[in-house]
Amino acid sequence: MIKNRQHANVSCGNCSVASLCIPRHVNNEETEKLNALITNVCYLESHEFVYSQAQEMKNIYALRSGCCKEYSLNADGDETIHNFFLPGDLLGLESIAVKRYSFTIETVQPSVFCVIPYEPLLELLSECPDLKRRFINITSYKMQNSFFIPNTTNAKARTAAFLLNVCFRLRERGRGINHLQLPMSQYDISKFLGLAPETLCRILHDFQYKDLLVLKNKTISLLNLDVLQEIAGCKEYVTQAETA
Amino acid sequence: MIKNRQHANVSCGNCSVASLCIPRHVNNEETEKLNALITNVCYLESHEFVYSQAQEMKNIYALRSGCCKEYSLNADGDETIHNFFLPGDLLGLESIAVKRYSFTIETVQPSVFCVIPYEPLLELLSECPDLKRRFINITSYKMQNSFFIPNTTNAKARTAAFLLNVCFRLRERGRGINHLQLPMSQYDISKFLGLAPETLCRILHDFQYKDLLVLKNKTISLLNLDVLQEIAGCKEYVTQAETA
DNA sequence: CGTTAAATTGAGGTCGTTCAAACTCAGTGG
DNA sequence: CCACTGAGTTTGAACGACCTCAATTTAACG
Repeated sequence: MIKNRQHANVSCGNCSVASLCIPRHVNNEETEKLNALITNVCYLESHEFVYSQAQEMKNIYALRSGCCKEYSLNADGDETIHNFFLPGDLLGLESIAVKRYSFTIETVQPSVFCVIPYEPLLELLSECPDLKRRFINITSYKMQNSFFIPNTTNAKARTAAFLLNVCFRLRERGRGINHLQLPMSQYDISKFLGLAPETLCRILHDFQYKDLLVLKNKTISLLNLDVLQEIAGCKEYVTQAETA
Repeated sequence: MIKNRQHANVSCGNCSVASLCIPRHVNNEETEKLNALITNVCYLESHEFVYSQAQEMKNIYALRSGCCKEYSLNADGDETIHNFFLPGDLLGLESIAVKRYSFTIETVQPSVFCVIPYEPLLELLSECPDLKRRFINITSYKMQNSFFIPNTTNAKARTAAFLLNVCFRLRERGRGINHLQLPMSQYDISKFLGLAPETLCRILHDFQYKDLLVLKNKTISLLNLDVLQEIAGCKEYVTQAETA
């Protein structure tokens, strides 16, 4: 359901995830110009679609709250999940060059999005130096973190890296340090990691047995980040706090 | 070895990979402004370094000829290869936000690079609409294609996807359709794919046995793209020709 | 409370890794 | 010109990891 953004009493100035989203380090004047571009907010329930593969790319979307998955369908018709998005994330950036959405975005929780028309945004960048720098930094940062899953067939390493990644991202969003309320299903996580759901389940229980985490329904509490990092075998996730 | 670009008789206007690099679809006037920013060219032999992890990010680099690998070192001290670059590719984009190079770039063949100072380039974008659009498209395109290796532990699928990817990229650069002079070693490829070198070797020979390709030293001729694509289990690589 | 999807558990088979050894090839020096 | 060298590639055998299939339990939601 799409609402007028002003009627919904939403603006970039009063947004709780502004510091993770485009306005980060952007001055008030430019933030207001950005705000003026964004006329619509989109409210979706779980398992609804923001956009679908091959549709014309007119807008990028900013996730205000909730969680969604980005996927494509392979020849066999099952999902390849490429990404999960959390509040403050921008959706559709990878589709700018191709002009059509490359993937499908489906909510995994009730979610709220701001609709940002791309061409007007692009125009605005020329007259807004902060905005220009920030937008390019976001794209750069996203490339950076596309490498967080280790290029290995080692399932435990991939799983540990995923848990750490979500942990850091939720921490960035002010959630409790090590208690992750994982918004997505184990099945989705397994598809994201390229593992069989049974394998992921066994690995999570193995980690629990080794006191690295505690599982309770969809809540995972990480108990030993150091060992998890060792298992992941890759450097710690880079937070936005370390970016410009 | 760094040379003055004018003395080397190099300019964006006369560059053979201009249509793959920043100047693609950029008008002459803006291309000339870009050209004016780039004062240095860098000539390297095999196994030399363009930049190293953690160094301050001042420049991005455009690869004019040759080939290089992008990697980081894990705790055990062995390489995790994140990318291979071919002529026309831009290096360092993922490091813009963090202001330090996230990875190390090492040549795997004698290579030539243009040195593009980042801050002046960023400034230039505001007054050059074509350049601005193109630069953002490049970053978007790169995100897009960071997904070309299937998220699976299936080694054959990963290998097939890699071969198709390099094949398409070389085709884009005007090399013979299916004859790949692979610029990198099998060892590097195995590290890129997260496989043991022995596994990769066996898979390549298996593909040869199945008449999908012919191996001869470092030359690989792909014989059956359709079956390779089936094995890769993911959609064909998106070429820049399909981008704006 | 009933229905359905998600998570869990076990057994067996396949696939990828590991370790060890042999081979190839390009580069080097005698 | 040829032997030496070392990195890269190839081959084999055994082990371990991950997947598949099937069945069961648990959780989610109307």
